[in-house]
Amino acid sequence: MDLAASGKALHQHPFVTRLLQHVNLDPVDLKSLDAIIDGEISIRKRRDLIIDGYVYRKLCFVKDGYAMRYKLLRNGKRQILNVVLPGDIVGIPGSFYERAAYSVTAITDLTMNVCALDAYVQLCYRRPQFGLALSWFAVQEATTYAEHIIDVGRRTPIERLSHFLLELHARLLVVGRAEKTSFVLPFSQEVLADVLGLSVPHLNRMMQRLRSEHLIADSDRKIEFIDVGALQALAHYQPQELAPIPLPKTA
Amino acid sequence: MDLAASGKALHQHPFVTRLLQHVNLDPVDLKSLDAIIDGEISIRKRRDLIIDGYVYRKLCFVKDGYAMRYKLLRNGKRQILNVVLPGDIVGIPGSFYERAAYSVTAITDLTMNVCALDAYVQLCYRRPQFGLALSWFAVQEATTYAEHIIDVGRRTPIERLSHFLLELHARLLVVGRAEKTSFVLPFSQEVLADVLGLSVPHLNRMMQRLRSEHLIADSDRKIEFIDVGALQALAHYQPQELAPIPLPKTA
DNA sequence: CGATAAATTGACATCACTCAACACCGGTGG
DNA sequence: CCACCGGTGTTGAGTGATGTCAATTTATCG
Repeated sequence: MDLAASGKALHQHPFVTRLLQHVNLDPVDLKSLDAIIDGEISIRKRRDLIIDGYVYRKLCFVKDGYAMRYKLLRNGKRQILNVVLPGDIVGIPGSFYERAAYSVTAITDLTMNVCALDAYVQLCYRRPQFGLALSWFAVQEATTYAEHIIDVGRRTPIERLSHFLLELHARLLVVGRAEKTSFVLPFSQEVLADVLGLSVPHLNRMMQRLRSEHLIADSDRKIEFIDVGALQALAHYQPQELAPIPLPKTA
Repeated sequence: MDLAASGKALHQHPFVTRLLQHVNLDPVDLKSLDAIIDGEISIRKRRDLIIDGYVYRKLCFVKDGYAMRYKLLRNGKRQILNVVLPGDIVGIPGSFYERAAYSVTAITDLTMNVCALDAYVQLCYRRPQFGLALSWFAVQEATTYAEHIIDVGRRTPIERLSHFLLELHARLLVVGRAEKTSFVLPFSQEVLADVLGLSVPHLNRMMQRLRSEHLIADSDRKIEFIDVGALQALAHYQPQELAPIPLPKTA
Protein backbone atom coordinates (compact mmCIF):
# COMPACT_ATOMS: atom_id res chain seq x y z
CA MET A 1 0.00 0.00 0.00
CA ASP A 2 2.88 2.35 0.67
CA LEU A 3 4.69 1.07 -2.34
CA ALA A 4 2.39 2.81 -4.71
CA ALA A 5 0.75 5.94 -3.59
CA SER A 6 0.65 6.22 -7.35
CA GLY A 7 1.21 3.58 -9.97
CA LYS A 8 4.15 5.67 -11.08
CA ALA A 9 6.05 5.08 -7.83
CA LEU A 10 5.77 1.38 -8.35
CA HIS A 11 7.33 1.53 -11.78
CA GLN A 12 10.28 3.39 -10.40
CA HIS A 13 11.01 0.83 -7.77
CA PRO A 14 14.23 -0.94 -8.69
CA PHE A 15 12.74 -4.29 -7.74
CA VAL A 16 10.04 -3.77 -10.32
CA THR A 17 12.68 -2.65 -12.78
CA ARG A 18 14.37 -5.99 -12.33
CA LEU A 19 11.12 -7.92 -12.46
CA LEU A 20 10.25 -6.34 -15.77
CA GLN A 21 13.57 -7.48 -17.19
CA HIS A 22 12.24 -10.97 -17.47
CA VAL A 23 8.49 -11.09 -16.80
CA ASN A 24 5.59 -9.22 -18.26
CA LEU A 25 3.46 -7.87 -15.47
CA ASP A 26 0.18 -6.18 -16.26
CA PRO A 27 -1.35 -3.49 -14.03
CA VAL A 28 -3.41 -6.09 -12.19
CA ASP A 29 -0.25 -8.02 -11.32
CA LEU A 30 1.38 -4.92 -10.00
CA LYS A 31 -1.65 -4.12 -7.94
CA SER A 32 -1.61 -7.63 -6.44
CA LEU A 33 2.00 -7.19 -5.55
CA ASP A 34 1.28 -3.83 -4.05
CA ALA A 35 -1.49 -5.33 -1.94
CA ILE A 36 0.80 -7.68 -0.04
CA ILE A 37 3.38 -5.04 0.84
CA ASP A 38 3.25 -4.28 4.53
CA GLY A 39 4.95 -0.95 4.23
CA GLU A 40 8.12 0.90 3.55
CA ILE A 41 10.77 1.05 6.21
CA SER A 42 14.02 2.90 6.58
CA ILE A 43 17.06 1.48 8.26
CA ARG A 44 20.10 3.27 9.55
CA LYS A 45 23.60 2.55 8.42
CA ARG A 46 25.20 -0.28 10.44
CA ARG A 47 21.89 -1.64 11.62
CA ASP A 48 21.21 -5.34 11.30
CA LEU A 49 18.43 -6.51 9.03
CA ILE A 50 18.88 -10.22 9.65
CA ILE A 51 20.87 -11.87 12.40
CA ASP A 52 22.50 -15.26 12.01
CA GLY A 53 20.57 -17.82 14.00
CA TYR A 54 17.26 -16.01 14.24
CA VAL A 55 13.97 -16.67 12.53
CA TYR A 56 13.19 -14.39 9.63
CA ARG A 57 10.20 -14.83 7.35
CA LYS A 58 10.06 -11.75 5.22
CA LEU A 59 10.95 -10.62 1.78
CA CYS A 60 12.21 -7.08 1.63
CA PHE A 61 12.64 -5.34 -1.69
CA VAL A 62 15.44 -2.84 -1.43
CA LYS A 63 14.48 0.53 -2.79
CA ASP A 64 17.57 2.47 -1.96
CA GLY A 65 20.81 1.97 -0.14
CA TYR A 66 23.32 -0.83 0.29
CA ALA A 67 23.78 -3.76 2.61
CA MET A 68 25.91 -6.85 2.97
CA ARG A 69 25.09 -10.48 3.61
CA TYR A 70 27.79 -12.18 5.65
CA LYS A 71 28.84 -14.85 8.05
CA LEU A 72 30.99 -14.37 11.13
CA LEU A 73 33.13 -17.37 11.97
CA ARG A 74 34.08 -18.30 15.49
CA ASN A 75 37.68 -17.37 14.85
CA GLY A 76 36.57 -13.80 14.24
CA LYS A 77 36.93 -13.88 10.50
CA ARG A 78 34.14 -12.53 8.38
CA GLN A 79 33.14 -13.59 4.89
CA ILE A 80 30.79 -11.36 3.00
CA LEU A 81 28.68 -13.50 0.67
CA ASN A 82 27.51 -10.65 -1.45
CA VAL A 83 26.53 -7.05 -1.36
CA VAL A 84 22.87 -6.19 -1.44
CA LEU A 85 21.91 -3.49 -3.93
CA PRO A 86 18.72 -1.63 -4.79
CA GLY A 87 16.37 -4.09 -6.46
CA ASP A 88 17.70 -7.04 -4.46
CA ILE A 89 15.65 -9.09 -2.06
CA VAL A 90 16.73 -9.24 1.55
CA GLY A 91 15.46 -12.58 2.79
CA ILE A 92 16.99 -14.78 0.11
CA PRO A 93 18.11 -17.21 1.30
CA GLY A 94 17.53 -16.53 5.02
CA SER A 95 13.73 -16.63 5.04
CA PHE A 96 13.62 -20.06 3.47
CA TYR A 97 15.29 -21.74 6.43
CA GLU A 98 14.07 -22.41 9.93
CA ARG A 99 16.75 -20.02 11.13
CA ALA A 100 18.77 -17.62 9.07
CA ALA A 101 22.32 -18.82 8.58
CA TYR A 102 23.71 -15.45 7.56
CA SER A 103 23.44 -11.93 8.85
CA VAL A 104 22.52 -8.93 6.77
CA THR A 105 23.59 -5.45 7.82
CA ALA A 106 22.96 -2.09 6.24
CA ILE A 107 26.09 -0.43 4.93
CA THR A 108 24.43 2.85 4.13
CA ASP A 109 21.05 4.16 5.20
CA LEU A 110 18.55 2.03 3.40
CA THR A 111 14.87 1.94 2.54
CA MET A 112 12.92 -1.11 1.52
CA ASN A 113 9.44 -2.48 1.09
CA VAL A 114 8.52 -5.38 3.29
CA CYS A 115 6.15 -8.25 2.87
CA ALA A 116 5.70 -11.51 4.73
CA LEU A 117 7.10 -14.53 2.93
CA ASP A 118 3.81 -16.29 3.54
CA ALA A 119 1.89 -13.48 1.85
CA TYR A 120 4.19 -13.67 -1.15
CA VAL A 121 3.72 -17.42 -1.34
CA GLN A 122 -0.06 -16.98 -1.26
CA LEU A 123 0.32 -14.54 -4.13
CA CYS A 124 2.24 -17.21 -6.01
CA TYR A 125 -0.63 -19.65 -5.68
CA ARG A 126 -3.00 -17.07 -7.14
CA ARG A 127 -0.61 -15.72 -9.76
CA PRO A 128 2.03 -18.27 -10.66
CA GLN A 129 4.18 -15.78 -12.53
CA PHE A 130 5.33 -14.49 -9.15
CA GLY A 131 6.55 -17.91 -8.18
CA LEU A 132 8.49 -18.09 -11.41
CA ALA A 133 9.87 -14.62 -10.84
CA LEU A 134 11.05 -15.73 -7.42
CA SER A 135 12.78 -18.71 -9.00
CA TRP A 136 14.48 -16.43 -11.48
CA PHE A 137 15.65 -14.16 -8.67
CA ALA A 138 16.94 -17.08 -6.65
CA VAL A 139 18.79 -18.38 -9.70
CA GLN A 140 20.39 -14.99 -10.18
CA GLU A 141 21.41 -15.00 -6.56
CA ALA A 142 22.95 -18.42 -7.04
CA THR A 143 24.82 -17.20 -10.11
CA THR A 144 26.22 -14.23 -8.26
CA TYR A 145 27.46 -16.63 -5.61
CA ALA A 146 28.88 -18.93 -8.25
CA GLU A 147 31.02 -16.17 -9.70
CA HIS A 148 32.08 -15.35 -6.20
CA ILE A 149 33.26 -18.91 -5.62
CA ILE A 150 35.38 -18.65 -8.72
CA ASP A 151 36.73 -15.33 -7.50
CA VAL A 152 37.95 -16.57 -4.17
CA GLY A 153 38.79 -20.07 -5.32
CA ARG A 154 40.80 -19.62 -8.46
CA ARG A 155 41.33 -15.99 -9.36
CA THR A 156 44.36 -14.07 -8.16
CA PRO A 157 43.71 -11.12 -5.89
CA ILE A 158 44.01 -8.58 -8.69
CA GLU A 159 41.71 -10.62 -10.88
CA ARG A 160 39.18 -10.94 -8.09
CA LEU A 161 39.09 -7.27 -7.46
CA SER A 162 38.68 -6.46 -11.13
CA HIS A 163 35.99 -9.04 -11.51
CA PHE A 164 34.08 -7.79 -8.53
CA LEU A 165 34.19 -4.19 -9.73
CA LEU A 166 32.95 -5.17 -13.19
CA GLU A 167 30.17 -7.29 -11.83
CA LEU A 168 29.09 -4.66 -9.37
CA HIS A 169 29.01 -2.12 -12.14
CA ALA A 170 26.84 -4.38 -14.27
CA ARG A 171 24.39 -4.98 -11.44
CA LEU A 172 24.17 -1.28 -10.69
CA LEU A 173 23.61 -0.43 -14.34
CA VAL A 174 20.49 -2.61 -14.47
CA VAL A 175 18.84 -0.56 -11.77
CA GLY A 176 20.13 2.75 -13.04
CA ARG A 177 22.63 3.33 -10.27
CA ALA A 178 25.74 3.56 -12.43
CA GLU A 179 27.04 5.53 -15.39
CA LYS A 180 28.32 3.87 -18.52
CA THR A 181 31.90 3.49 -17.27
CA SER A 182 31.75 4.66 -13.72
CA PHE A 183 29.89 4.31 -10.45
CA VAL A 184 30.02 5.23 -6.82
CA LEU A 185 31.53 2.51 -4.70
CA PRO A 186 29.81 2.65 -1.35
CA PHE A 187 32.07 0.14 0.39
CA SER A 188 35.12 0.60 2.56
CA GLN A 189 38.25 -1.38 1.84
CA GLU A 190 37.53 -3.46 4.90
CA VAL A 191 34.26 -4.52 3.30
CA LEU A 192 35.91 -5.18 -0.04
CA ALA A 193 38.56 -7.29 1.63
CA ASP A 194 35.93 -9.39 3.37
CA VAL A 195 34.04 -9.81 0.14
CA LEU A 196 37.12 -11.01 -1.70
CA GLY A 197 38.70 -13.08 1.03
CA LEU A 198 41.77 -10.85 1.24
CA SER A 199 43.48 -8.92 4.00
CA VAL A 200 42.94 -5.17 4.05
CA PRO A 201 46.59 -4.30 3.32
CA HIS A 202 46.68 -6.62 0.37
CA LEU A 203 43.42 -5.33 -1.01
CA ASN A 204 44.82 -1.86 -0.69
CA ARG A 205 47.86 -2.82 -2.71
CA MET A 206 45.71 -4.32 -5.42
CA MET A 207 43.68 -1.13 -5.65
CA GLN A 208 46.87 0.78 -6.11
CA ARG A 209 47.97 -1.56 -8.78
CA LEU A 210 44.77 -1.10 -10.74
CA ARG A 211 45.31 2.62 -10.50
CA SER A 212 48.97 2.53 -11.44
CA GLU A 213 48.26 0.31 -14.42
CA HIS A 214 45.67 2.82 -15.57
CA LEU A 215 42.80 0.38 -15.51
CA ILE A 216 40.72 2.40 -13.12
CA ALA A 217 40.74 5.86 -11.64
CA ASP A 218 39.11 6.74 -8.38
CA SER A 219 38.58 9.90 -6.52
CA ASP A 220 36.57 9.85 -3.36
CA ARG A 221 34.44 6.76 -3.72
CA LYS A 222 33.82 7.15 -7.42
CA ILE A 223 35.32 4.43 -9.58
CA GLU A 224 35.94 5.05 -13.25
CA PHE A 225 36.94 2.35 -15.70
CA ILE A 226 39.74 3.68 -17.88
CA ASP A 227 40.19 0.60 -20.00
CA VAL A 228 37.19 -1.70 -19.74
CA GLY A 229 38.56 -4.18 -22.27
CA ALA A 230 41.81 -4.67 -20.44
CA LEU A 231 39.99 -4.92 -17.14
CA GLN A 232 37.61 -7.56 -18.49
CA ALA A 233 40.51 -9.52 -19.92
CA LEU A 234 42.36 -9.38 -16.64
CA ALA A 235 39.29 -10.48 -14.71
CA HIS A 236 38.18 -13.18 -17.17
CA TYR A 237 34.91 -11.33 -17.10
CA GLN A 238 31.94 -12.53 -19.11
CA PRO A 239 28.60 -10.77 -18.90
CA GLN A 240 25.68 -13.09 -18.16
CA GLU A 241 22.45 -12.68 -20.03
CA LEU A 242 19.38 -13.85 -18.20
CA ALA A 243 16.75 -15.58 -20.32
CA PRO A 244 13.14 -14.41 -20.12
CA ILE A 245 10.51 -16.46 -18.34
CA PRO A 246 8.47 -18.37 -20.95
CA LEU A 247 4.94 -17.08 -21.29
CA PRO A 248 1.94 -19.28 -20.57
CA LYS A 249 0.61 -21.05 -23.63
CA THR A 250 -2.91 -19.77 -24.01
CA ALA A 251 -3.74 -22.38 -26.62
CA MET B 1 6.29 -41.23 -19.01
CA ASP B 2 9.44 -43.25 -18.43
CA LEU B 3 9.74 -41.89 -14.97
CA ALA B 4 6.84 -43.89 -13.68
CA ALA B 5 6.15 -47.19 -15.29
CA SER B 6 4.57 -47.53 -11.89
CA GLY B 7 3.73 -44.89 -9.32
CA LYS B 8 6.16 -46.66 -7.07
CA ALA B 9 9.14 -45.83 -9.27
CA LEU B 10 8.32 -42.18 -9.00
CA HIS B 11 8.34 -42.20 -5.24
CA GLN B 12 11.76 -43.73 -5.23
CA HIS B 13 13.24 -41.06 -7.40
CA PRO B 14 15.61 -38.97 -5.28
CA PHE B 15 14.28 -35.80 -6.84
CA VAL B 16 10.82 -36.65 -5.59
CA THR B 17 12.33 -37.54 -2.23
CA ARG B 18 13.69 -34.06 -2.02
CA LEU B 19 10.49 -32.45 -3.28
CA LEU B 20 8.51 -34.20 -0.59
CA GLN B 21 10.82 -32.76 2.05
CA HIS B 22 9.14 -29.41 1.69
CA VAL B 23 6.01 -29.67 -0.46
CA ASN B 24 2.97 -31.87 -0.28
CA LEU B 25 2.33 -33.37 -3.68
CA ASP B 26 -0.79 -35.39 -4.27
CA PRO B 27 -0.98 -38.17 -6.86
CA VAL B 28 -2.35 -35.76 -9.44
CA ASP B 29 0.65 -33.51 -8.97
CA LEU B 30 3.00 -36.40 -9.45
CA LYS B 31 1.16 -37.45 -12.55
CA SER B 32 1.45 -33.93 -13.98
CA LEU B 33 5.15 -33.98 -13.30
CA ASP B 34 5.45 -37.36 -14.87
CA ALA B 35 3.66 -36.11 -17.96
CA ILE B 36 6.28 -33.50 -18.81
CA ILE B 37 9.24 -35.84 -18.49
CA ASP B 38 10.71 -36.51 -21.90
CA GLY B 39 12.46 -39.65 -20.85
CA GLU B 40 15.26 -41.18 -18.91
CA ILE B 41 18.77 -40.98 -20.24
CA SER B 42 22.06 -42.47 -19.21
CA ILE B 43 25.36 -40.71 -19.52
CA ARG B 44 28.81 -42.16 -19.43
CA LYS B 45 31.47 -41.10 -16.97
CA ARG B 46 33.44 -38.07 -18.21
CA ARG B 47 30.77 -37.03 -20.68
CA ASP B 48 29.65 -33.43 -20.73
CA LEU B 49 26.08 -32.60 -19.84
CA ILE B 50 26.35 -28.86 -20.30
CA ILE B 51 29.11 -26.94 -22.02
CA ASP B 52 30.07 -23.43 -21.06
CA GLY B 53 28.88 -21.04 -23.74
CA TYR B 54 26.18 -23.17 -25.27
CA VAL B 55 22.42 -22.88 -25.08
CA TYR B 56 20.77 -25.31 -22.69
CA ARG B 57 17.06 -25.22 -21.86
CA LYS B 58 16.39 -28.35 -19.92
CA LEU B 59 15.89 -29.48 -16.38
CA CYS B 60 17.34 -32.87 -15.65
CA PHE B 61 16.55 -34.62 -12.42
CA VAL B 62 19.47 -36.79 -11.46
CA LYS B 63 18.38 -40.28 -10.53
CA ASP B 64 21.73 -41.89 -9.98
CA GLY B 65 25.36 -41.00 -10.32
CA TYR B 66 27.52 -37.95 -9.75
CA ALA B 67 28.57 -34.94 -11.74
CA MET B 68 30.32 -31.62 -11.27
CA ARG B 69 29.47 -28.10 -12.27
CA TYR B 70 32.58 -26.07 -13.04
CA LYS B 71 34.24 -23.25 -14.86
CA LEU B 72 37.49 -23.44 -16.77
CA LEU B 73 39.47 -20.21 -16.73
CA ARG B 74 41.70 -19.10 -19.53
CA ASN B 75 44.80 -19.69 -17.45
CA GLY B 76 43.87 -23.36 -17.30
CA LYS B 77 42.66 -23.34 -13.73
CA ARG B 78 39.40 -25.02 -12.92
CA GLN B 79 36.96 -24.14 -10.19
CA ILE B 80 34.28 -26.65 -9.39
CA LEU B 81 31.20 -24.79 -8.18
CA ASN B 82 29.57 -27.80 -6.66
CA VAL B 83 29.09 -31.47 -7.07
CA VAL B 84 25.83 -32.72 -8.48
CA LEU B 85 24.22 -35.55 -6.54
CA PRO B 86 21.17 -37.75 -7.02
CA GLY B 87 18.10 -35.58 -6.51
CA ASP B 88 19.82 -32.47 -7.85
CA ILE B 89 18.73 -30.58 -10.93
CA VAL B 90 21.18 -30.24 -13.77
CA GLY B 91 20.18 -27.04 -15.50
CA ILE B 92 20.23 -24.74 -12.49
CA PRO B 93 21.48 -22.18 -13.16
CA GLY B 94 22.56 -22.84 -16.76
CA SER B 95 19.12 -23.12 -18.35
CA PHE B 96 18.02 -19.76 -17.05
CA TYR B 97 20.57 -17.87 -19.09
CA GLU B 98 20.84 -17.24 -22.79
CA ARG B 99 24.00 -19.30 -22.73
CA ALA B 100 25.24 -21.53 -19.97
CA ALA B 101 28.14 -19.98 -18.09
CA TYR B 102 29.33 -23.20 -16.53
CA SER B 103 29.98 -26.71 -17.73
CA VAL B 104 28.59 -29.84 -16.16
CA THR B 105 30.37 -33.15 -16.60
CA ALA B 106 29.49 -36.60 -15.35
CA ILE B 107 31.97 -37.95 -12.83
CA THR B 108 30.47 -41.41 -12.71
CA ASP B 109 28.00 -43.04 -15.04
CA LEU B 110 24.76 -41.22 -14.48
CA THR B 111 21.08 -41.53 -15.21
CA MET B 112 18.57 -38.73 -15.15
CA ASN B 113 15.09 -37.74 -16.22
CA VAL B 114 14.87 -34.90 -18.64
CA CYS B 115 12.25 -32.29 -19.30
CA ALA B 116 12.27 -29.06 -21.24
CA LEU B 117 12.48 -25.95 -19.11
CA ASP B 118 9.55 -24.54 -21.06
CA ALA B 119 7.42 -27.57 -20.23
CA TYR B 120 8.26 -27.20 -16.57
CA VAL B 121 7.36 -23.53 -16.66
CA GLN B 122 4.03 -24.36 -18.28
CA LEU B 123 3.43 -26.81 -15.47
CA CYS B 124 4.14 -24.00 -13.01
CA TYR B 125 1.40 -21.88 -14.55
CA ARG B 126 -1.07 -24.72 -14.12
CA ARG B 127 0.16 -25.87 -10.72
CA PRO B 128 1.92 -23.07 -8.88
CA GLN B 129 3.37 -25.35 -6.23
CA PHE B 130 5.92 -26.44 -8.81
CA GLY B 131 7.07 -22.89 -9.27
CA LEU B 132 7.48 -22.59 -5.54
CA ALA B 133 9.32 -25.88 -5.41
CA LEU B 134 11.67 -24.58 -8.07
CA SER B 135 12.29 -21.47 -5.99
CA TRP B 136 13.05 -23.62 -2.98
CA PHE B 137 15.49 -25.69 -5.02
CA ALA B 138 17.19 -22.61 -6.38
CA VAL B 139 17.49 -21.19 -2.88
CA GLN B 140 19.08 -24.41 -1.70
CA GLU B 141 21.49 -24.21 -4.59
CA ALA B 142 22.35 -20.66 -3.60
CA THR B 143 22.89 -21.74 0.00
CA THR B 144 25.23 -24.51 -1.05
CA TYR B 145 27.19 -21.93 -3.02
CA ALA B 146 27.16 -19.56 -0.07
CA GLU B 147 28.79 -22.11 2.19
CA HIS B 148 31.26 -22.75 -0.56
CA ILE B 149 32.20 -19.08 -0.67
CA ILE B 150 32.89 -19.17 3.04
CA ASP B 151 34.95 -22.31 2.55
CA VAL B 152 37.30 -20.88 -0.01
CA GLY B 153 37.23 -17.33 1.30
CA ARG B 154 37.78 -17.65 5.01
CA ARG B 155 38.28 -21.22 6.10
CA THR B 156 41.73 -22.77 6.29
CA PRO B 157 42.40 -25.73 4.03
CA ILE B 158 41.77 -28.29 6.74
CA GLU B 159 38.56 -26.56 7.77
CA ARG B 160 37.40 -26.43 4.17
CA LEU B 161 37.94 -30.09 3.63
CA SER B 162 36.15 -31.01 6.84
CA HIS B 163 33.28 -28.73 6.02
CA PHE B 164 32.92 -30.12 2.55
CA LEU B 165 32.89 -33.69 3.78
CA LEU B 166 30.25 -32.93 6.40
CA GLU B 167 28.07 -31.08 3.96
CA LEU B 168 28.38 -33.76 1.34
CA HIS B 169 27.42 -36.35 3.90
CA ALA B 170 24.34 -34.37 4.90
CA ARG B 171 23.24 -33.98 1.30
CA LEU B 172 23.73 -37.67 0.60
CA LEU B 173 21.80 -38.66 3.72
CA VAL B 174 18.71 -36.81 2.52
CA VAL B 175 18.54 -38.96 -0.58
CA GLY B 176 19.53 -42.15 1.17
CA ARG B 177 23.00 -42.39 -0.32
CA ALA B 178 24.95 -42.37 2.94
CA GLU B 179 25.09 -44.25 6.22
CA LYS B 180 24.80 -42.53 9.56
CA THR B 181 28.51 -41.75 9.88
CA SER B 182 29.96 -42.85 6.60
CA PHE B 183 29.57 -42.62 2.87
CA VAL B 184 31.30 -43.44 -0.38
CA LEU B 185 33.25 -40.52 -1.74
CA PRO B 186 33.07 -40.78 -5.52
CA PHE B 187 35.57 -38.01 -6.22
CA SER B 188 39.27 -38.12 -6.93
CA GLN B 189 41.61 -35.84 -5.03
CA GLU B 190 42.00 -33.78 -8.17
CA VAL B 191 38.27 -33.08 -8.09
CA LEU B 192 38.31 -32.33 -4.38
CA ALA B 193 41.19 -29.92 -4.87
CA ASP B 194 39.31 -28.06 -7.58
CA VAL B 195 36.22 -27.91 -5.41
CA LEU B 196 38.13 -26.44 -2.51
CA GLY B 197 40.48 -24.16 -4.40
CA LEU B 198 43.58 -26.07 -3.31
CA SER B 199 46.44 -27.77 -5.08
CA VAL B 200 46.37 -31.54 -5.23
CA PRO B 201 49.45 -32.04 -3.05
CA HIS B 202 48.10 -29.77 -0.38
CA LEU B 203 44.71 -31.41 -0.41
CA ASN B 204 46.46 -34.73 -0.05
CA ARG B 205 48.30 -33.50 3.03
CA MET B 206 45.08 -32.28 4.58
CA MET B 207 43.47 -35.67 4.03
CA GLN B 208 46.41 -37.26 5.78
CA ARG B 209 46.05 -34.86 8.64
CA LEU B 210 42.37 -35.69 9.11
CA ARG B 211 43.36 -39.33 9.20
CA SER B 212 46.29 -38.89 11.56
CA GLU B 213 44.18 -36.82 13.94
CA HIS B 214 41.61 -39.61 13.98
CA LEU B 215 38.78 -37.48 12.68
CA ILE B 216 38.09 -39.66 9.69
CA ALA B 217 39.07 -43.06 8.44
CA ASP B 218 39.04 -44.03 4.82
CA SER B 219 39.67 -47.17 2.94
CA ASP B 220 39.16 -47.23 -0.77
CA ARG B 221 36.73 -44.40 -1.36
CA LYS B 222 34.70 -44.97 1.76
CA ILE B 223 34.87 -42.15 4.30
CA GLU B 224 33.99 -42.79 7.91
CA PHE B 225 33.61 -40.05 10.48
CA ILE B 226 35.39 -41.13 13.66
CA ASP B 227 34.60 -38.05 15.71
CA VAL B 228 31.76 -36.07 14.18
CA GLY B 229 31.70 -33.51 16.99
CA ALA B 230 35.35 -32.63 16.65
CA LEU B 231 35.02 -32.52 12.89
CA GLN B 232 32.04 -30.18 13.07
CA ALA B 233 33.87 -27.96 15.53
CA LEU B 234 36.92 -27.84 13.31
CA ALA B 235 34.81 -27.01 10.27
CA HIS B 236 32.51 -24.50 11.97
CA TYR B 237 29.77 -26.68 10.62
CA GLN B 238 26.12 -25.84 11.22
CA PRO B 239 23.37 -27.93 9.69
CA GLN B 240 20.79 -25.92 7.78
CA GLU B 241 17.14 -26.71 8.18
CA LEU B 242 15.00 -25.81 5.22
CA ALA B 243 11.55 -24.41 6.03
CA PRO B 244 8.49 -25.97 4.40
CA ILE B 245 6.63 -24.17 1.65
CA PRO B 246 3.53 -22.53 3.14
CA LEU B 247 0.30 -24.18 2.03
CA PRO B 248 -2.35 -22.29 0.10
CA LYS B 249 -4.98 -20.72 2.30
CA THR B 250 -8.23 -22.34 1.22
CA ALA B 251 -10.27 -19.80 3.15
C1' DC C 1 38.83 21.32 16.19
C1' DG C 2 38.83 16.94 18.27
C1' DA C 3 37.49 12.23 17.67
C1' DT C 4 36.72 8.29 15.09
C1' DA C 5 36.92 5.71 10.90
C1' DA C 6 39.38 4.70 6.78
C1' DA C 7 43.39 4.34 3.89
C1' DT C 8 48.24 3.49 3.44
C1' DT C 9 52.87 1.83 4.31
C1' DG C 10 56.60 -1.38 5.88
C1' DA C 11 58.91 -5.44 7.93
C1' DC C 12 58.51 -10.09 8.42
C1' DA C 13 57.02 -14.93 8.75
C1' DT C 14 54.71 -18.65 6.74
C1' DC C 15 51.44 -21.12 4.36
C1' DA C 16 50.38 -23.19 0.29
C1' DC C 17 51.76 -23.40 -4.51
C1' DT C 18 54.82 -25.19 -8.16
C1' DC C 19 57.35 -28.66 -10.08
C1' DA C 20 59.05 -32.75 -9.73
C1' DA C 21 59.63 -37.71 -8.91
C1' DC C 22 57.75 -41.86 -7.49
C1' DA C 23 54.37 -45.64 -5.91
C1' DC C 24 50.38 -48.04 -6.76
C1' DC C 25 46.49 -50.15 -9.03
C1' DG C 26 43.55 -52.12 -12.59
C1' DG C 27 43.00 -52.99 -17.13
C1' DT C 28 44.59 -54.22 -21.70
C1' DG C 29 47.00 -56.27 -25.23
C1' DG C 30 50.94 -58.79 -26.79
C1' DC D 1 51.91 -64.28 -17.91
C1' DC D 2 54.03 -60.13 -18.24
C1' DA D 3 54.80 -55.31 -20.02
C1' DC D 4 52.78 -51.32 -20.54
C1' DC D 5 49.76 -47.46 -19.55
C1' DG D 6 46.65 -43.96 -17.68
C1' DG D 7 44.70 -42.58 -13.74
C1' DT D 8 45.34 -41.82 -8.99
C1' DG D 9 47.59 -41.11 -4.71
C1' DT D 10 51.89 -39.69 -2.15
C1' DT D 11 56.22 -37.39 -1.05
C1' DG D 12 59.90 -33.79 -1.15
C1' DA D 13 62.38 -29.34 -1.99
C1' DG D 14 62.17 -24.63 -2.84
C1' DT D 15 60.01 -20.16 -3.24
C1' DG D 16 56.94 -16.52 -3.64
C1' DA D 17 52.67 -14.58 -2.63
C1' DT D 18 49.89 -13.13 0.95
C1' DG D 19 48.70 -12.75 5.76
C1' DT D 20 49.92 -10.60 10.31
C1' DC D 21 51.02 -6.92 13.04
C1' DA D 22 51.94 -2.33 13.82
C1' DA D 23 52.68 2.39 12.88
C1' DT D 24 51.31 6.42 10.32
C1' DT D 25 48.78 9.36 7.45
C1' DT D 26 44.51 10.93 5.65
C1' DA D 27 39.59 11.56 5.53
C1' DT D 28 35.11 12.19 7.72
C1' DC D 29 31.95 13.76 10.88
C1' DG D 30 30.21 15.84 14.95
